[in-house]
Amino acid sequence: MDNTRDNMRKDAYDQIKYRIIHFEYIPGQKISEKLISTELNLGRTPIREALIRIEREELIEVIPQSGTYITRIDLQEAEDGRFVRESIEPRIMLQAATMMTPETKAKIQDNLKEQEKTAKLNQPDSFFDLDQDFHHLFYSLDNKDTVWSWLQMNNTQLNRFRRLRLKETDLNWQTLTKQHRLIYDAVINKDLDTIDYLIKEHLHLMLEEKGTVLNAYPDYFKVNDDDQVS
Amino acid sequence: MDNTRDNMRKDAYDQIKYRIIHFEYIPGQKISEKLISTELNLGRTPIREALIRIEREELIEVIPQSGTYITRIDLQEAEDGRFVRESIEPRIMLQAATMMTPETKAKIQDNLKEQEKTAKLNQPDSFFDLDQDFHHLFYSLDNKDTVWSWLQMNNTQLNRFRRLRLKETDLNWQTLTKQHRLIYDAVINKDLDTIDYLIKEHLHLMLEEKGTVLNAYPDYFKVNDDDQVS
DNA sequence: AGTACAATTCTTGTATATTAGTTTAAGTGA
DNA sequence: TCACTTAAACTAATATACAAGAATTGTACT
Repeated sequence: MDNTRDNMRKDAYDQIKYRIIHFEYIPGQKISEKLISTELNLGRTPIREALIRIEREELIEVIPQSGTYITRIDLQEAEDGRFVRESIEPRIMLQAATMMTPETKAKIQDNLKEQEKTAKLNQPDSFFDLDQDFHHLFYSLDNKDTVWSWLQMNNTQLNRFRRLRLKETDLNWQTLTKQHRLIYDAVINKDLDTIDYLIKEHLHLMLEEKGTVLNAYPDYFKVNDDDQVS
Repeated sequence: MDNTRDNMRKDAYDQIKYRIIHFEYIPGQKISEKLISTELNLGRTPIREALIRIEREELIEVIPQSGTYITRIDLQEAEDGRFVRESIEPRIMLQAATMMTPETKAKIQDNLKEQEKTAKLNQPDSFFDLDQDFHHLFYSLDNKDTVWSWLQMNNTQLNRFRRLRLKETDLNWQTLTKQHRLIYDAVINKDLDTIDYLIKEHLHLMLEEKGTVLNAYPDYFKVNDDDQVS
């Protein structure tokens, strides 16, 4: 599935991306190939080639002869990402309703239980992963894993925002798990109108609470011309 | 817009991609970094880094220590690409209908005339580009250029198929231009139901005539388990 | 004290050499 | 003739060296 191949390059790619996504490298921060190369104890070439991939996901920006920088989160792109996902996922869910199998049912139910457990334990990153898994399962059911991976590629900005929000506002988790369960029930009952409504509502929620997150991490975000004209 | 940067790497990227898209390098063919490096009179490093980008678009596949190969067209991925585009573009067009400006009108009308001209002159690549431009204009109108570029990234398989088809079946061009004009008229008239219908029909046509194209270029395509169980 | 300039340092871009794995084919034995 | 082994040739993977530009810092001059 992943086109990053053999060992060292993939290692570098995974590690660097992990650090960006989990905000160990923070938006705006300057990193350098040599820095990482010593930090990861690798030559500069695999680092460089990993960075090319990551650049394409718009998680870093490399300015020649100057430096490599972690990009700030672009809320405009996050909106576009949501738009795309809102266009696709309702169709995915409607189709999934007609294809549900016992195995998938079991997986989803396990996932839902895990979500509730994790929500109580206050582990934002685990919760994020479970949330992702939940949605992904329906794509798999439709044999649309390719589409899912495309979405992930394009939704880096949106996903960074979501991770940040989970860190900040933990009360939100209850709402999300509850919605997930309602969606699952609607799919089981093949209640098409309800599925469509719930999914749209649910996905729309992804970009809620912008204000809270923006206040908590103001310099993690790119300044767009429209927002914040004080 | 493009994240390919400075001169040499971008040169390499553009040239290699051009040759793949226009089938100068044909699907299945083995290429090698050294070969291209001498062919383009460049060092191996920029080539290599360009190839990493192209690999991500699934136009080539690199097998470590063995070789780099032009991928065959994956019709399953093409279908998924169409699915995504069918999900998005109707919404784009509906929104565009409410935002039409005189300048965009002029551009589209120019484009339509060019299409008709090019269709007569039998220039498949030019026609493909005009077709692309036509659709892109509506995305721009909605400030959704980002979405358009995502789609292009994911639709390489579909686009290669479309280019091939234009080479093969030239009678199709009349149908396409006619549909484009109908779509434009519907947008101008803000006839939402018609827009929705026409766009879905039009996009669905993208993968028509699989048989003809497959017969003409059988070994350009990946063998998927479902097709051709003779 | 402030500004302009120059040199040093740091960064990525590119080329080349080395390494390691894969493939191919030749060669050897039965 | 065939199966197996082995070596040679080719490929991408990685490391390293060098070049060119950007940024910073220090210094001299106003």
